[in-house]
Order: sequence, then C-alpha cells, then structure tokens
Amino acid sequence: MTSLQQDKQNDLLEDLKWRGLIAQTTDEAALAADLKQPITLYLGTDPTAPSIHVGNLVPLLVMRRFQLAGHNPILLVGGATGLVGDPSGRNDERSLNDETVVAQWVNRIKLQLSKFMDFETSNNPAVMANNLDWTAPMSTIEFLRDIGKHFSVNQMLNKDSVSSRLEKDGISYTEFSYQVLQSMDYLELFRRSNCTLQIGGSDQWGNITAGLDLIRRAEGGSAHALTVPLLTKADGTKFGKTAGGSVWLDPEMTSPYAFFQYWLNSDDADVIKFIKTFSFKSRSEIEELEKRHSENPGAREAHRELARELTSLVHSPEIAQRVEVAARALFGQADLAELDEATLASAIAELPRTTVSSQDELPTWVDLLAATGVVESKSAARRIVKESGAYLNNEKVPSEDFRLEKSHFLCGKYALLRKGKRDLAAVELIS
RNA sequence: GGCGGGUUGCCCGAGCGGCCAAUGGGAGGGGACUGUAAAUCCCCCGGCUCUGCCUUCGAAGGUUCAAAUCCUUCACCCGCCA
Repeated sequence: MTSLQQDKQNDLLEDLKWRGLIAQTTDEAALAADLKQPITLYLGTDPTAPSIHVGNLVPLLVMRRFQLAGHNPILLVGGATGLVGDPSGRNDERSLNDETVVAQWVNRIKLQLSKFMDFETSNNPAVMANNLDWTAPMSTIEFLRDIGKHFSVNQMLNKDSVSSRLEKDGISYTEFSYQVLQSMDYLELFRRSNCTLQIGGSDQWGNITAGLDLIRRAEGGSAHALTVPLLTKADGTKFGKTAGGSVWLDPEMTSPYAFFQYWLNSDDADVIKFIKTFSFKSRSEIEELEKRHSENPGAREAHRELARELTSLVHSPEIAQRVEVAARALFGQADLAELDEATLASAIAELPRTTVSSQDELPTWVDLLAATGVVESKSAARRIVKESGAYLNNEKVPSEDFRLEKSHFLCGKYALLRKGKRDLAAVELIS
C-alpha cells in the first residue's frame, strides 16, 4: 500500500465525523484499526418505490467515500426484504407490494445505485447483490433450524422497531421477521465476501446489530456496524419532502429543475450541514464557503454550490447547467420579452407545461394553470387569482375569467404562468 | 368463537337527527416583510358551468320532511375473555 492510500484511510473516519455522518458505531477503536487495510462493507436499500430519493443518498454517498478511500463496497438491493417490509421508523404496518412490481423496482434501483459507485476500477470495484438470491431458495425448515435457532424472541421484542409497534397498533409476524432476514444478509455477505461492516441510517441500528449477533453465533465471527444520522431540517419538517412528496432521483418523478430548486431553496440554517453531508468538496473548500455564507447569506453562494454539485452528480453537469440557466432566465430579473427563442424554449422545457391550439379560442388563465398540473383543480387555480398570486409572463392576472390572447405568447409560441413566487409552468401555442 | 370499543376531509381529531362542506391543531397554498431563505403577521384551504349547484364523514341498504349523527347487514382495526 502506498503511503498516500494509508493517509486516506486514516482520515476517513475523522472526515466522516467532521461531516457529522456518524451516528453510532460498534467499537470505534477496533473499527479504526480494521480500516487501516481495505475492508469489504455493504449498504442495503429496499425497493419500496420505483426510485430512490434524496434521503437514500445520504448513506449511499458515505459508501462512495469508503470506496474512494480504497474499501470494497457491496450495494445490496432488497429483492427479498422489500417483499416483507421493514418496520423500522414506521408506526404502522406497510401494505405488501406485488412481487412483479417489486422485481421491477429492484431493476430500476440497481441502475440508479450503480451511478454512484465505480464498478470498473481494478483495485476495489463495487459489487451489486440481491438478497432474493439466497433468501428465496431457503426452505422453511432450514430457516427455522439454521437461522431461527440463533434468535431470541426476547431480544427481538426489545428492538425499538418492534417494541414501539407493540405499544401502538401491533405488528404482523411478517414484519416482526424482518430483522432476521436482514441479519441473514449480513451473515451471507460475511461468509461469501468477508464483509465486516454494514452501513445504514440510524434507524437501522437494531437490524444491523441483530446481524452482528447472528455472525457471532453462527460463525464465531466479529463485524462492525456504522450508522448515519437521520438528516433533519431546522424548521422541523422532514428532510427530502416537498408539498408534492419525496424528492426522487428519477427525472420522471422529480424533474431536474425541481431537484435543483429543492437544494437552492434550502433553509440558511441547513445549507452548510447539507453540504457537509452530500458534497465531495474538501474540508477547506467547505469551510471557505461557510465563511462566505455567514457573511452574506442573501447571496446564496452555498445554496447554489450545493444545488449545482448535487444536480451534476445525480443527473449530469450538462443538465445542471441547463436548469440553472433556465431558472435564471425565468426568475423575474430579466425582461422575458428580451429572451431569444432558443433560450426561452430550453428554459421552458424544464417546466410543467401544456399546449393549446391556435385554431381554437384561447382558454382562461385558470383553465391553463389547472391543465399544467401545478394546481389540483380549477377551484385552486381560481383561489390563486383571487388571492392575487397569479401571473402571466410576470404580470399579475387581474381576474378569474382572464383569457389569454395571441399577443401574450412570447416569440409567438410560449406563455409563462406563475403561481406565487416560485411555482412556474408554461403554455405552448401550436398551430 | 364471545363481549366491548372504533372507522370523519392530506394527517391528528371534534361533532353524535336540522344552525354541517362539517369546530380545532398540524401539513399545504396566497399575500405583506425579505434574498426564489427562516421567523412573524393577515388571508385561504372538497369540486363545479361558482351569489347557486353537486359529491363527501368505512361499504351497502333502511327509518325520517331532514342523517356524519338513528336502525340493519357487511368489511376492516383495536382491546378483553375463550
């Protein structure tokens, strides 16, 4: 090993700590010692939706930091556990998803996860795994004799994810068993790949340590756990959620424009924490940004950097560039009439939009806004006008029955609808 | 299997025959102030062909001039007993 690599590995835990990315670990000194050599570690993600969201990104990027430091990452997708449902962090029973649906989600999520890790490097390429591969073939008898025998129900009941549910509406046997399945994964990867570290969100602590117990009982082996804190926001609302739901990585589910805007609109009080969590900038770069941010938060330099870096990472640098230019063009400062058609077209491409035919009588502003899907109903659109939050090409819409005219279309083609300060949509006029 | 309690709008939760599109809180939305922040204050928050009309209070029937509110059946959830 080169001395450079050695430095990197020694710095890893320190760097994670500084970034606030460690909630809990098993014996930290022992972990630090083990990390002096490349180790194999894994992160599991269950397919509970067709896409992962920004919350899933937190431990995923920690995995990336481990790979950059020379360790061997295994990304596990929960083809089996996703069929069962993790009770952790939930106060009610999940509804079961259809097997074929979960299988589709597994494939989509694999694809998404793979973007964040290097599978090609000769040193320590990332590996993908699916726990369905070893869970599905196992018989009930094997499960009960070889695995179940190592679990004490008393201990299982004491896990927070179970006990909190027992105090409320109860828990099914299915979800109660979840911790056993996840433990089997860790055991399997320990045996197969000498995987000795599992990473997860802090709600996974119970499931991970259950795995450590299983490894000890079944193999007499020892391994580590490292959890990442649940990311919180200063205003107490959930990280990664907007009015419309989660912020997804799939561009069909959350447009890159909306993705960029999510970060750009971060609370001042959160932005540095987010940068530490997600950014691959160096410590000194981040400290410099933090200084500039506290001197002049209104300039939003840190916000902008965060939005750029993450949109580049998740989508692409080209897309990041495009949505930023679009936002600049559309956000008020510039006179819309002065934008050339190409700029306008590419900016509008990022927005929710609808089309109207120039043959027909042009609809009202209310009808059009509803058609773009920015509001749920025409009543909602009317309310916006009534409350004077409605704009057409940055000019206030005067009345509920305000109808568009041909002259409103910039370059003869596009009209920009706005609801409130920052919710934009577009109308395209087609012949 | 028996007995009891419950199922109300995005969430929590009042209402318990007419005054109910349904109190209150949270979330969400618009405005003012700002910086496409936060906090604060004001307003809104089922739908529509919108001074009126239509559809909602687990589902389906019924009683009544009138039901979220009463009755019947069904479904699901929770508790206690077997």
